Amino acid sequence: MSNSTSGQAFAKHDHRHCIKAALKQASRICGERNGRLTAQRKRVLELVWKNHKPVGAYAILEQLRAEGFNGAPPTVYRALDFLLEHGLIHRIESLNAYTGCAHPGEQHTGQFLICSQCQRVAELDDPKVKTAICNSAALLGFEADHQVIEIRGLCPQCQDH
Amino acid sequence: MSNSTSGQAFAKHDHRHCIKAALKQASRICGERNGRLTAQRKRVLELVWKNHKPVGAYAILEQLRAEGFNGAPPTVYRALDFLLEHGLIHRIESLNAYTGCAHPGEQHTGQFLICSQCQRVAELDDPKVKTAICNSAALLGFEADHQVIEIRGLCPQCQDH
DNA sequence: AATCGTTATGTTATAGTATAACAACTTCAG
DNA sequence: CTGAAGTTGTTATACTATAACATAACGATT
Repeated sequence: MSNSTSGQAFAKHDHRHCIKAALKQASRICGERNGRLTAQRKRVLELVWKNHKPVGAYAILEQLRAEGFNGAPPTVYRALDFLLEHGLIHRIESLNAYTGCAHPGEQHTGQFLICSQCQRVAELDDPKVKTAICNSAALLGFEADHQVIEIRGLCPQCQDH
Repeated sequence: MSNSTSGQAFAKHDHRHCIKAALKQASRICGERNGRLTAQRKRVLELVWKNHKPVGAYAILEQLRAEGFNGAPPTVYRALDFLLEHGLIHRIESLNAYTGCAHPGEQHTGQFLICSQCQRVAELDDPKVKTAICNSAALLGFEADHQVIEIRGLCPQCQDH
């Protein structure tokens, strides 16, 4: 099963639990795969999970520097690449930013609801959406591989401004 | 009705017809809305429609310069912004690139099939996909506004390499 | 035709995002 | 201990996009 963050980003929740669960999952998954979750990678993962707003690579870099780290962009991008490869985070293409994966370890395509106002992102994994797309693609003989689905709109809290 | 390019980017077709149709539609739409399809904007639209592969802003700039134009990035981005605003082109977020709109003037959300091998893009507009997403979003109380749907995979021609 | 507000374009500089290339260090199996 | 693989450091640079301000073209009104 997925952890408690699945699709619940917009609801009230104890976010410390999200972070803790994400780190635990990450540790487990890296263990299974011989991926080395080094201190830096772990720290980057924590920063990505700081809240449900996607965070840019340079924002992460700033945070690290504020903590005394004396590094350059490649360090951050390498950590992000590692986390992406192991399915621990997602890249939000339309924001050039990164967000924690709510279903690490599970096979899934990222489907994101992005609030235009508060910037928070919730992750879906609706098989109906995937099916509809694959069917539609198949009609043109197209073999779908990876889906980028990013829906902009207003989250429940931001609708009554 | 949509023009002949709808979803047919992967099939054999006379592409000169696509370009011609796109320009005609653009001219009509701009006329209706008091949008000024200036020479530069028209030229940029032509370059975007040169084939079914999305093209980056700087690639367009290079082309223009090759034609003797002596301009800078803002000129290209302004033309692209104009074309986007009037629904004549789409931006492909996952490629930082732009592609001709197959249904200009019609209300629709862009859904794109992108071939990982030949880079060509076909545009879909499957109401089932839209509906599935909106339903799924509604379950979380999310009010969907704009959809970014970009599917990577292999087009029919590239499947038998 | 002259004027004026609006829209479009030119120009320079800079912000923001990402990677290439090579050096140095760490880790760990053998 | 050693060597191979993996990780991080470092510098430079490529690619994508916009800010800010100057100039020019257009088009309705006088």
